[in-house]
Amino acid sequence: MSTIKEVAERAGVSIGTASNVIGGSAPVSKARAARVWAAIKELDYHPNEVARSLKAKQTKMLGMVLPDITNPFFSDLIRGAENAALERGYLLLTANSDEQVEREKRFVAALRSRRVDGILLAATASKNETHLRSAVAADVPIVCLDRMAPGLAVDAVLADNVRGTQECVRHLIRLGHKKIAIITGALELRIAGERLAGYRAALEEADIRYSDELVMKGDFREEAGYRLGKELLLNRERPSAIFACNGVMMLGLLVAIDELGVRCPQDIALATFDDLMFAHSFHPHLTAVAQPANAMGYQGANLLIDRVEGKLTGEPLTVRLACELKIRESTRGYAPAAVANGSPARSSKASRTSLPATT
Amino acid sequence: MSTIKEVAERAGVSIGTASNVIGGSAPVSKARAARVWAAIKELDYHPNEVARSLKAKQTKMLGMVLPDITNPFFSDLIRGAENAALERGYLLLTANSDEQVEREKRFVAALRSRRVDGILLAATASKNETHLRSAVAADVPIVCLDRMAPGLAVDAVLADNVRGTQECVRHLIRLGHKKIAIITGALELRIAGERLAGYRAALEEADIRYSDELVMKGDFREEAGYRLGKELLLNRERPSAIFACNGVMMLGLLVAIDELGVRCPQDIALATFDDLMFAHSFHPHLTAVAQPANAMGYQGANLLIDRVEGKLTGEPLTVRLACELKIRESTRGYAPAAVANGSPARSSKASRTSLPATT
DNA sequence: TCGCGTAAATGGAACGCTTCATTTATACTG
DNA sequence: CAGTATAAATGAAGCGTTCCATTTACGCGA
Repeated sequence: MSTIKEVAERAGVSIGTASNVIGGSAPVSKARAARVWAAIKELDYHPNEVARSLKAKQTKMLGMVLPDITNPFFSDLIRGAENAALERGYLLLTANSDEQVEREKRFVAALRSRRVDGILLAATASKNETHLRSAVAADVPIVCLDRMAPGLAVDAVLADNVRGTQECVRHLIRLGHKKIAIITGALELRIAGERLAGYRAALEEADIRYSDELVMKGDFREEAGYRLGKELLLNRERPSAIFACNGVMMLGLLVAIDELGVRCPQDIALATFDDLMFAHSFHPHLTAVAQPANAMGYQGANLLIDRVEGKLTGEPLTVRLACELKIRESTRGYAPAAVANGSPARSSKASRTSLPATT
Repeated sequence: MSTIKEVAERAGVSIGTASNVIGGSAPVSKARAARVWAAIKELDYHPNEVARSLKAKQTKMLGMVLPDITNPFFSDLIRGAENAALERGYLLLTANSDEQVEREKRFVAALRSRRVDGILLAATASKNETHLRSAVAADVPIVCLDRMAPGLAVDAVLADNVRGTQECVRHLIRLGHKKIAIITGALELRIAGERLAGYRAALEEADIRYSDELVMKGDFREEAGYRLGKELLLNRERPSAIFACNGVMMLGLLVAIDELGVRCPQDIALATFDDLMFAHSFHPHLTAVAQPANAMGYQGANLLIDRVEGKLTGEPLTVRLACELKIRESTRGYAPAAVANGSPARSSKASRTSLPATT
């Protein structure tokens, strides 16, 4: 890798001059500038950004740590953030915490050592967020995405979880469901609490009694969806609808449903948070609360960069992005009547047309 | 952010000594070392990796550029690579090329400027890979993942595409299918060619005539699966089975099938490259050629780091990883007889039990 | 032809760290 | 106690940039 010194020598100018033509930081005569550019081409010179960063005290890199890139929601988040970063000349250093605080801690430290200009964070649940406090104390700009780190005074771009869930459950209620189960996320996570709150709110406004038995405490992981789903389905008091608090748990739930031979939507209605891409190409098409993942990443990164560049100052901001309810097959064709009087008949063939066409 | 100088001052030692206790590069008396550690804790000191990198001429960062992180195959790749990187003390700088050479070029340049120690690359199709050649010429270690960049003398970790496809098509043939269509990837990509070759090989060994009409040239994107799938299904000479050359196109194909009311596996058999996570939790469960994505990333990163650290020298290596054929519902229940005599009956209800139980 | 003002080019300090040649402190031996 | 071997601590150079205070070159009017 050639250095600016070599470029300067080859062009027959001083290092300072070379730097000036590259950075456009001071006027250079046409002739010399041309010689410098030629040298750059000939040597295939790539400015050493490491040295630049040292001098400039900024790396033009953003750190991003989130639970699991393998979850399509988060990969969309990344894409959004990457686009914003790219537009503004930053690169993304990503890392997966796997919901382990220790890993998160490790990555945050590594990112700080690398002197990233700021950090995008979908925090993991923990009682010990000292690593985050210390980062904030050290003035490392942080923007929380999707999940707020509790008690941290930082910017955040979040989905309107309460509203999103509430609307979806309200939709189920409107269809006649009264026994609606929910598989929650890890309740240490505020986001999980919010979704549960949306569920409660919907029940409340419809005067439906909230029952602990219908609330299965999950953890946002596929296995939980499978296990808790099975539990719900095997219960003699089977609910007529199940709401999963994220897409990955719904995946597990679908496996459970399949194994038990339960049919959707005839035997049970399903709805879920997250509109993963397969929601539209598989059976049953899932009614889903679509989060604007890409937009969240995009806005989050822009917000962060605004902070980094001092274009935004003052109190931390919280942006709430609305979700969109996508009504699909998995909440159709269920006969409310069958629900009302006891255990649902497996073969209930409620005519589709009798239901409001709510697409 | 505090510096080592501040740490040294607070501990009452020289900078060199502080550096020695941090790096363990030279013996330091117990008492002083303790004072240094204390100062580090008190100041919440995070060594400036930028300065370190400048001095050491290595950043402990790996670049990774691939087409689209949103494709679950690639996010698995990343996870694998990240695990290897983490184990060996590296961080991953990821970027999505979106199959655009220009973007790829831009990222590769950015990564080189950042002086990453090496690059993991799933190359995009192009006739102009000068950016890669110049990187190789500059001794930037590169390992290709999934897709080989044509004519580049670099290491690669690839799937055994020919074999994987061949086995799957062979499976279809064994079920009695004779009219098997394939939706290919962008044929400029060697990987797409390999999968097509596997298809041809399977036909050949079964003495089935290769027909251009059954080969739909796609591009690995969902839209292609949808469009070409529809074309195939609307053709009066509808094939009895379709093989999609990647999971994302299969997604599109499923939409097409759904729209046209074609049932799988009764009306048509489906099989696909890539075993995306939804293959097991949705209907129809898809017969798939599972690529060891995670292992690919893991091995690729390790290979790259071996090169970076000089633990591996000499000629470029190519590692081929075997795929695994997962036989599932989407290739069951189809009556070979119905295929043999003309257009398949939509309602053919071949009994499942009459077919070999090939799980 | 000499100064002078402006524009262009240069050189060196500094960024935070590691490394290594020196210097300083400590311990041991005769 | 002097002398020496050994261990520990220090200071300065250098990594590749940028930035800025100087220096150099140039054109023009008197």
